Amino acid sequence: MSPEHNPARHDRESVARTALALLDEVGLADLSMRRIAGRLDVQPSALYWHFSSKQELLADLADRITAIIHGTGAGVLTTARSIRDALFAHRDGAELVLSTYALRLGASPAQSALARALENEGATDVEQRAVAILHFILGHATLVQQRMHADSHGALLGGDENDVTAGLDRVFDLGVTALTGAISAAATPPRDRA
Amino acid sequence: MSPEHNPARHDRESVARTALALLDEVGLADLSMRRIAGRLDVQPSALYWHFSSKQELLADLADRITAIIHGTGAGVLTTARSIRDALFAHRDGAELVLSTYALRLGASPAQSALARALENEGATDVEQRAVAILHFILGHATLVQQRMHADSHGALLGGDENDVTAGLDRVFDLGVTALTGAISAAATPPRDRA
DNA sequence: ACCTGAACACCGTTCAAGT
DNA sequence: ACCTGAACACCGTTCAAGT
Repeated sequence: MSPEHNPARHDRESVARTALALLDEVGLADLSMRRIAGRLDVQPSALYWHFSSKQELLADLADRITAIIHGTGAGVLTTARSIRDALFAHRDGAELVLSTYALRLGASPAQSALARALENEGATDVEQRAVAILHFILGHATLVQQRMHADSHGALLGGDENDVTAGLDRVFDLGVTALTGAISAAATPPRDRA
Repeated sequence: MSPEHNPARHDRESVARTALALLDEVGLADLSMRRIAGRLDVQPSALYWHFSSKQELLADLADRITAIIHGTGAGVLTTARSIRDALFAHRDGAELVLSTYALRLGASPAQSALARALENEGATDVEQRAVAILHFILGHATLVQQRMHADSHGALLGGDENDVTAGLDRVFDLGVTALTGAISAAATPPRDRA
């Protein structure tokens, strides 16, 4: 009988962390406020002390997912891959970030990192290309991630059987490289990587 | 008192058409089976005679939205714009198609039209570029359309005020052109269009 | 062939009240 | 500062039964 032993007492951080863990378990479609509350041993209404709406909670999760993106002096392709992999790191991460990013006007760490990388490589139209690459990454990653989930859960509806997602890595690299544009030939020399 | 005058008798077609009209009025988030049923003067359960699930109904709507895409001998940029505009033609059209298209493995009319246009222009890696351009269009259109809706409904959260969506048309053209790749110079000569 | 009526197992959100 | 309890206005889906 210590002075306080009421077990369920949370803050913004613990709610968000629990929600993110639950997202990986059940997916975005089944991530309800009531389920999150249940996992925290709390009534659903308790969540509204920490977040004013579900949308605000989801936006917070999207920020956490994209917070990993580091603007090191890496190349455009490496930066693009790290953004994609940050989205892939959580179930339905791409869809979550896509559906939340319309409100973030150019202020995302992803877009800044891409713009810096483009500048390092001597690209033209840096800002516009950064936006284009970000839109490509979000569209591509959302489709690929949805397909991955559909594949693992059984029913396919389309044609060929086995390696449907095989060429998608090449599509990603081709897309990012094309959107980067002609390199000014004075920038970082291309290193072949098998 | 004609022999039949029971007013509510529908088929797949009339249900889908009503649902598509309702989508334009209320948006994807508020497009519920119960609301569609209400518009048809029918109980919600009646919809399940025509469609086995809401997901199947939404997939049908996505097909209708993209059915407009015509594989005429137009250029890649023109084809890409017509796909984008087909998505823009209905409220939340891009989001709907994006969330439904992961299951259509390369069988979409949009992808076929892009592949034909790329071939006409003498591009390399036709299939991969068609997929990349389609992913770019879907990501871009989804983000732009969400922003358009958010702008019209008031609250912005980001920086500058007025022409935030101004450069996005240029981003689209730059993106599609870059993804098309270097033209083989023997194909259709570029016509300047003001 | 197409629909009703009733039920089941859920949702997000608000708000007074508790501690 | 953080949570409960109860309510409000909704969801998608199933299924026996009607016509």
